[in-house]
Amino acid sequence: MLESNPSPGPEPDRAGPEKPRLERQRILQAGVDFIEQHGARQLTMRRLGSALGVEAMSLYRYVPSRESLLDGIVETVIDELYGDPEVYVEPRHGWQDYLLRLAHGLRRLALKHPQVFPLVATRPTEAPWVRPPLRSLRWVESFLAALTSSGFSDRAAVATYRAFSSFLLGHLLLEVAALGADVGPVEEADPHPPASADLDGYPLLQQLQDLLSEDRSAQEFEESLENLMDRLEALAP
Amino acid sequence: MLESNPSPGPEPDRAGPEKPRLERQRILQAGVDFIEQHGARQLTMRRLGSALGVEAMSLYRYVPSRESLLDGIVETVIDELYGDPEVYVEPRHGWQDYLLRLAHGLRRLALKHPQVFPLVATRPTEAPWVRPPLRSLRWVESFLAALTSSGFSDRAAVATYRAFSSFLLGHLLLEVAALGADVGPVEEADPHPPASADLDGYPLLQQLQDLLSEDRSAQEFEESLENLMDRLEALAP
DNA sequence: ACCTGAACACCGTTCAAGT
DNA sequence: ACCTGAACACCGTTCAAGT
Repeated sequence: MLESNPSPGPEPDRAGPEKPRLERQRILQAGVDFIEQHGARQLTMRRLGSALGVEAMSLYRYVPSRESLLDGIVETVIDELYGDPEVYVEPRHGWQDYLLRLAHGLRRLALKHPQVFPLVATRPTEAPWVRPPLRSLRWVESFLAALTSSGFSDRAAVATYRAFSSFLLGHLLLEVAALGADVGPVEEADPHPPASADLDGYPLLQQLQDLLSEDRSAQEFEESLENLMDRLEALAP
Repeated sequence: MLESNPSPGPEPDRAGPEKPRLERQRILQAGVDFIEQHGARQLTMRRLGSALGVEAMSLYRYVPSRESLLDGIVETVIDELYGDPEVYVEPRHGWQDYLLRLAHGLRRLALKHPQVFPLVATRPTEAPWVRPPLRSLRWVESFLAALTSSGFSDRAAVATYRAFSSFLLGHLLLEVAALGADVGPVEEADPHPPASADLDGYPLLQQLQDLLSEDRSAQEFEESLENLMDRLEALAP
C-alpha cells in the first residue's frame, strides 16, 4: 500500500539519522515536524513545500498525493519504534517481557508525537486485520512470532494481538487527547476555545472536577496493562 | 462549546422524529446521512447545501462554520443514546446493569454510524476530562451519579469512568475500522485500494491470515467487558 | 533531472444585494 | 426573514515549460 516499502522483508532498514531515500525521507520528516508544531489540519502541500523552501508542486516528485504523504508521515513515526533500544523485535526474556516493552515503547512514541498519534490511530490500514497502533506488517509478524514461539496456539496469539491493540489504542488515544492535543484533525487558532465548560446543572461534575482533572494516565496505563497481562496469562500455554 | 445547547440542564430534549430547532436539526441530520453515505472527508459545505437543495452560503445562517457543523453532527449522533430504550440515564438495577446497558448502547450507536463514529472518537471535547466516546457533560454526570449513588467513592467513580471510556474507545474504534469504515477522514474512490497486502516475507501472517480475518468482535467485546466488570467489582463498595 | 508558473476545479467564508 | 451571486483567499493536482 505504501509505495515507500519496496523491500517488505522482516528485516527493517532501521530508522535513524542516516539519509537513505534522501529526498522523500526529508519531506516526510518535515511533515512530522510540521504536524507536531501546527497540527495535521494545517498541513498543506503548499505550506509544507514552503517549509522546505520549495514550491508545493515539487513535492509531487516524491509523494503521489497529500493522502499518501500522510500515510508516509505515519509510517515514519512508527518506524521510530525500531530505533527504541528498549523494544525488541525478537523476544529475549519471554513473551511477557516482549509485550511490556512493546506497550511502553508505543506509549513513548505516542507521547513523543501527540499530534501525529491520532493519525496513527485513525488512518486506514494496509489490511483490515492490521490494527492500530501496531500498524505495520512487520510488527504484527513480530508480535505473532513472539507469542507462538512462546507456545501460544495460533488462536491464542491472535486473541492476544487483538486484546493488546484495543487496550493500547484506547489508552493512548485518550492520553494524547488529554495532553491538549486535538485528536484527529487539528485547528490552530481555535474558534471555539476549550474554555472550561459551564457546569451549571451538573452538581457531580462540579464536585468531582478536581479529581476528574487529575492526571493519572501513567499509573492507569500501568495498572490496566498489568491487568491485561494477567488476563493473557490465562491464554498462555 | 456547542452553540446548539442553550439549556445545559441534565434534562435532555430527547432526540427523535419531532422537529424542534427546525432548520438546524435538519441540516445536522442531513450531515449525518451524508457522512454515513460518503464519508466525512467528502462532506463539504457546498455539497451538503446541494444535498439540501440550497446554496452552501445558506447553511451559515444555522451553523457558524464547517467545524461546528461537524461538532453538531457528532452531538446529533450521541444524542440518539437518549432514544435507546435499553439504556437508562438513571440506574434501575444497580451499577453493573447500568454500565452494561450503556456499553451496549454505545456499541449499537457505533455500529449504526460507523462513518461518524471516528469523529465521535476523535473530535476535541468540551472539556479535557470529557472522554470519548461518552462525550457529553450530561452523560458523564449520569455516569458518575450512577456509581456514587451505588456507594462508590469519588475516586473510585472517576477511576471507573476512565477505565470504561478507554475500554469502549479502543474496542469500538477498532470495530468500526474493521467494518471497512475508513476511520477518521475518509476517501470515496480510494486511490490506494486496500488490496490484500503482499505477505511475502511474513510467513506467520500468511499462516494466520484466516484466523486474523475472522470477525470475533462481538464475542471479544462481551469478554473484555466482562473482564472490565470483574475488575471494577474490586473498586465497588 | 529537478523545479516552477500558470492553470483548473474545487474549497470555506464574507457580504452586499436580491426576494 | 431568508437565500444568493459574486468575490476573496486559499486548496490539491496537472502539465507544459523552464533551467
